[in-house]
Amino acid sequence: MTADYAALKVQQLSLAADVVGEGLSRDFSPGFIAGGDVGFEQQGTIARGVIVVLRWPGLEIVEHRIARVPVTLPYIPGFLSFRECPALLAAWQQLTHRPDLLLIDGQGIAHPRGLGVASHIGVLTDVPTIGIAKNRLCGEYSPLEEGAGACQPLYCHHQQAGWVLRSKIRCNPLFISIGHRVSVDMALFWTQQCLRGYRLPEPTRLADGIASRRKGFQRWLNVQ
DNA sequence: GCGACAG
DNA sequence: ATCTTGTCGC
Repeated sequence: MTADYAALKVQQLSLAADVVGEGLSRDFSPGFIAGGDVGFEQQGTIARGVIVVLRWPGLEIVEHRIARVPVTLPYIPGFLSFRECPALLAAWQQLTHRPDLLLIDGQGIAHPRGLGVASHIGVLTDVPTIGIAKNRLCGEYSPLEEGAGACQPLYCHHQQAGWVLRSKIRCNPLFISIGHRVSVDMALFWTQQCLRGYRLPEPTRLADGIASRRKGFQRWLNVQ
């Protein structure tokens, strides 16, 4: 189960070169927006990939898929995508609806080598993606105000990768970044458009709830 | 050498 | 991520 991290770094740099940091015109009108996240079971030996497809603009769930695949790598900061992409990809290939935008729980290009899980899955599927992380991996930003909506640009390698947004008052901020085929401004705009009173935007909140088997989400665990 | 470090 | 109940604060 040991991995050649030097080789994985080379692979990340190659995939990162394919990331497109622009996209989603001002008149972009999605039919479906999806959320993706990964949970673990069986002592962490099985990855549970979850993708939930919502209809825009109501954000009603129209489909959800769960894929379980064996874990091949341990968790190492900076190499998360190699651990989670297989499960996300398996769930993605089961979808009958084609999302126009995918929000992923994790970093986009706000990553040491510009390839967080959101960017990685974005390049593999060639679909617009946005990284919605609950914690910082890298990058600098100025202190945020207390109120909901407070926002500051997140800089990585002297350039803006995304934003740090306090989506809800009295909650820790979200670390939003370009995943693939979206600009920093559209990444923030669509994340805000998907907020519904919770800290996490609906697509990611639902995928996270199902992937982590939180109370109130078991309903979606069996019925497929 | 020391600290940081998504999920 | 996961193991886990109550509890403090708004």
